[in-house]
Amino acid sequence: MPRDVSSPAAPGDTLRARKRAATRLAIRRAAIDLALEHGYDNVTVDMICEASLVSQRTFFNYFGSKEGAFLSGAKALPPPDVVRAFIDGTGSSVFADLFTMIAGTVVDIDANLELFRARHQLIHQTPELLNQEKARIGETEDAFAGFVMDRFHFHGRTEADTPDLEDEARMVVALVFGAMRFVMQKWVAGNFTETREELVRAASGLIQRITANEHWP
Amino acid sequence: MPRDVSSPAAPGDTLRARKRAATRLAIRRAAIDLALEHGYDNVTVDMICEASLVSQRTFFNYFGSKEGAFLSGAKALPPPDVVRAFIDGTGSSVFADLFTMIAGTVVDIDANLELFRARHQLIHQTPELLNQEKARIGETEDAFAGFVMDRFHFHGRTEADTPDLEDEARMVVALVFGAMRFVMQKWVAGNFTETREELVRAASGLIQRITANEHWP
DNA sequence: GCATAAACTTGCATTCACTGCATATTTTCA
DNA sequence: TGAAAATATGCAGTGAATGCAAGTTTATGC
Repeated sequence: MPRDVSSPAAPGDTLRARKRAATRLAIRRAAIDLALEHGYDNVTVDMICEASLVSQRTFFNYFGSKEGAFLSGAKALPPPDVVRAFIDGTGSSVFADLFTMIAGTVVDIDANLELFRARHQLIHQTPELLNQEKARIGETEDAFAGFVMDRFHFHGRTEADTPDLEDEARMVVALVFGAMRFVMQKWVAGNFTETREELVRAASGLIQRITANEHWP
Repeated sequence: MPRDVSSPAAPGDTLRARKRAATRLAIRRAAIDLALEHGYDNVTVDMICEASLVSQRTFFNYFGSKEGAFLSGAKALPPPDVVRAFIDGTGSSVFADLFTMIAGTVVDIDANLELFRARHQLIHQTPELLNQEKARIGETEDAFAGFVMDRFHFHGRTEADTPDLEDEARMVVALVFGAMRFVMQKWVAGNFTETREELVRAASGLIQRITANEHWP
């Protein structure tokens, strides 16, 4: 099976790597096009293989499962130095810093806009895939919750002082991801025209409004 | 196939209904016990069927999928009148009202505590099941977001005034569910000893602390 | 009570996702 | 170029899931 099946195409890369990327892309394209045409459930792995000219075995070498060919590939975690900067960050607002970090990472997206949009459409019209996607996002949230915990610790907050510190971290992440979802939606709906700054500003306003105008129990 | 396969056992109910409930429970028990012993992936549907004395076909009549036998059964939505009360509610805090409504519903849980705990343990040690469970929770969140929207509308807030009203609703729900998760965790960890009031108070304090001490971007 | 309908269970055959293993085929690199 | 490493493929098998056409059990009207 391939050594690293998920690396994106690098221009001046070795032949092997470029072929790998091409195969990967061909399978994805075929999968998504077929599913948009016939519906996810009516597409078999064999159909995808035939359309993309690979054997079924190769398909499963690239994507461990049928769903794998349809979901976004990259792990979407920020590079380690960015994470470190966040953890050691002196910014007064965890929300602001976290939001900025995530926005910088996530909005990077696939170079291939057309494929990205096709996949987005497909996922959002296929409950099965949508659930998987949500699960993926959930895992990402867990990772970010870990970063927030690290930041708390770095700033001297411990479970000794605050027993439910981890819950606090999770809630912060949940809220920021809510805002992210909002951003992504607007971005997709608006045909990807807004700048990152505009989106961040809008989302930020939303969080502020919600939390400011509330009476707490 | 059974007419309504998911109804819980009613004491003075017809023989048929009681048998249905018994079969359902037997399958669940067998499934969870087997998985706790051998691991989810090493348990086949046939093994469950043999242990619970039903045919494979019957298994799939009851639970549409293998996973179905392991996940919590009920939809866990509050009864319509409670929902209506929430929507028309005059309470000044959506958070407080929503939290109270959810707490009242969710903490109801299965009559069978032992089975509940066994399932909980199994799910949290099986990534596959955990993802499914999260997806289920996600769907529930969607439903509640709908209720919050209805409440907004009822109180005269419209998308015309606030274009991102739905995002606001989703974030409210996300936050409250974060608190709920916290509550559930404490409840399970503490061997189900705390009263509902204690839990609600703790979660409420958590939300308050998080949002009060923040500087917003 | 009993016959008949309705609800429920089962067996069987089939499709499809997925895996392990052995065997080509291609790419790399000394 | 020729051996080694990386990929691709074929094949056989497992297990989940579904439709259909019987059986079997429970409910109901008389």
